[in-house]
Amino acid sequence: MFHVGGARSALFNWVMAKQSGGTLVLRIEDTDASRNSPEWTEGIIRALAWLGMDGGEYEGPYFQSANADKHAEAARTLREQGRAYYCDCTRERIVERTGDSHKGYDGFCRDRGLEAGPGRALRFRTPDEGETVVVDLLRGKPTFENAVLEDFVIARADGSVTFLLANAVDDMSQGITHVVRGEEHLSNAPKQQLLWEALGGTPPVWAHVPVIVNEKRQKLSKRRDKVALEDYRAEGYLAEAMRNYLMLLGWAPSGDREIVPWEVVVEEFRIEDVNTSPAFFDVKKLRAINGDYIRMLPVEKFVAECLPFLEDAPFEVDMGVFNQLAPLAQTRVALLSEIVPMVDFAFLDKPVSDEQSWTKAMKEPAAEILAAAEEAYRDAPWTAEELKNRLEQVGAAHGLKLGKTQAPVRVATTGRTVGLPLFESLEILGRDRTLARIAAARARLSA
RNA sequence: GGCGCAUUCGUCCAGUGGCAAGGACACCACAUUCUCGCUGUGGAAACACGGGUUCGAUUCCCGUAUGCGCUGCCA
Repeated sequence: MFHVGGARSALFNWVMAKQSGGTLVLRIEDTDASRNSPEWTEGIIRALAWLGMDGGEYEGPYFQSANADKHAEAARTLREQGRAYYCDCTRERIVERTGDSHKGYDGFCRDRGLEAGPGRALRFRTPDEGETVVVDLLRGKPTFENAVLEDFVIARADGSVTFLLANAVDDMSQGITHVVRGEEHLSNAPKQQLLWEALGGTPPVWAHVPVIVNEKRQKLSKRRDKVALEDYRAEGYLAEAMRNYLMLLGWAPSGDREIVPWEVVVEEFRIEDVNTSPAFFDVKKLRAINGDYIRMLPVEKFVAECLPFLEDAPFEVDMGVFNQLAPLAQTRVALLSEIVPMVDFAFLDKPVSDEQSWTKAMKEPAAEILAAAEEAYRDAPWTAEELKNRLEQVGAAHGLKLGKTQAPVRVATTGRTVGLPLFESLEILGRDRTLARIAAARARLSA
């Protein structure tokens, strides 16, 4: 599962690295063993590749867990320097003392001089005075009073190190100069900076990009919102469209344009121009952009993109036929997955039966129209133009315009009231199947 | 509660100390059309509020309100 928010951050990082000639580092922050798995990592790598970031675009992946020794050593050093201390307070005890489950740690064990032991976590002792200034490319200099920064845990009772310390250690050893991440991390920045300084380093430059929110303006979350990049991919969003849309959340290229080639993004993007307020992930707009990208595709490419969806379809596809249908379908799908119901009539033995369409189209003169159409088509030259002409004449005999006349024929042959241009479809369907379907519809009508 | 961040059409983004506040999505019309779609044209739609600063504020400053994020031995 790769979160769209993570994807956007990754894109921002990627573009910045490209522009500056720097190196993008992919680090899997797996310090909490229980929450990670190889599949998880694979999913991320696959999703990045889909967006255009293959292994050559970044260094890594590095697994934070592989650095556990170094992390433990840093924890030990901080302890020895008196910058960290052991604490045996349970969550419950802390809440009991502070009377508030959201007040943070109260410093109870600061001077108890506890040694390492079971149930004892290591806490970093934040300074009592002064302030920590975070230099952020988007937000100026958010400043935090050190006194309000709680003594946070840097190593768990089992000795494993938390991500705050692990990040500082890894950032330093990997020479990280820029950290671009979600705003939810802004309050972690001063803590990490304190760690950097305690460890003798100079903190990186930060850029905390606003969170992406749902329609209720809450941060997109895995449990309540659709956030998995692979889900969008599976629905038929194109990587280019997703990439373009993600960049548009908080930023825009110059001029009155939104849909731009990736090269333009790479050229024009400036992290400091990114908006500082949360952006709504608007699937409607994503979809519209996807439709634009689909229409921009050369038809062969469009066909190729459709392939995976056709393979999953409940029918066998004749590519010769599909190639004829593709140009008709291309302007009509906004998601690649929509291709299936659009062309199924050509591959199914019988058209799908959609009751709504049937009742809507098979009203009064339908039976006569179908009878006349069957008659007119029996010996018609099998071209779209001629099929159209003949049906027009059928309609004229009933005082109907083509718009009305075509409805029953469309539903009889394709099963639906809307779809690809009818006469081209019939031409591709062929005389035999067309006539058989009309006959079947007539039979059903008279039954 | 504390700390931090934010506030231009419903949404995403432009923008300026004096603008008819611009584009896109969505929406509504109209045109085109064999359905749908595409396309084209047009429409409705915003500077959160209150004080300042200023000749003049959407734009600068301060408050208020509202929203969001964090406040874990998660990351």
